[in-house]
Amino acid sequence: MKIGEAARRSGLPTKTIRFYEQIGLIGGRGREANGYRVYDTADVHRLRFVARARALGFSVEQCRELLALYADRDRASADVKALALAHVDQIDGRIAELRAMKVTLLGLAERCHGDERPDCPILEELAADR
Amino acid sequence: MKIGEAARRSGLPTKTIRFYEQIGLIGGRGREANGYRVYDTADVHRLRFVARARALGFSVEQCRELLALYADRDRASADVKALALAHVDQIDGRIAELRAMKVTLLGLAERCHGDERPDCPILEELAADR
DNA sequence: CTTGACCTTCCAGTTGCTGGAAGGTTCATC
DNA sequence: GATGAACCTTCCAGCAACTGGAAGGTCAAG
Repeated sequence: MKIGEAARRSGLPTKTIRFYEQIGLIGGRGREANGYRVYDTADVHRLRFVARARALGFSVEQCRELLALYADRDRASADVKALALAHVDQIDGRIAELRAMKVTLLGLAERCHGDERPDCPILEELAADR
Repeated sequence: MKIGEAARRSGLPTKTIRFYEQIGLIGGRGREANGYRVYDTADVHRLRFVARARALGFSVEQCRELLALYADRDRASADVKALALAHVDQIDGRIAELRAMKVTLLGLAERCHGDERPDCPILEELAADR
């Protein structure tokens, strides 16, 4: 099949598929006589695999590792689990950061009356000398 | 003062300060005879202001708006509050996304025994046909 | 006079795509 | 055979928000 169908079946834009090939993640194994890229169902599988992993927040480099593990029929499931749990830790860290921001912002917003007057604790806090 | 001291006082790297000037966010109002950038305490204030806003997750464009509001002595505090609360909404959305990923990942990891055997529900799920 | 700490500019790279321009191919239709 | 639509190709540029490095100018101390 050509890239358009691979895109339809994997749910990824053609641009993204070409990009993944360019960075050596997926594909690039075959061309038709006219230069068109050729994909098979295994390629589509890998594309969907990456699409799902990306949706779960894995970086492209992590996807590369996951694909390698996926391709290695002798991998230890412990390796995959370790990757997944390390990623959960990253996510936890990010959530903690965001929550801290939110708490600070809500604290500031609460002290701001939010009317037509110009005095605003939010700006005052941002501009504070501390 | 020169950029190095502005950096020390604002907590921002010189590279970042030059970058903020380049995008028209802060500075660019004076040079010494030798071409060195000149900063005053008001500039340092603005730099710290932006540094704090960035730490609270505001984009550079939002910082631009906040700076404009900060500079406008007649602004309505409601405008600032609205900006802050809209940003809280963005943060909430991001947190929700991350939490959904985490839940999915933990669910998968839980079902993976994580030993030397190759069978792994995490990879199976990523590769699933659905 | 040289060393070192500053400062300058410009260019490239990061992450993960996305858009557009300019062109080739294939197929159906007129 | 011309035309048009729908594909496909490549390359180049850009988004956010910096960060690093190269190559060079400036200035005070030793």
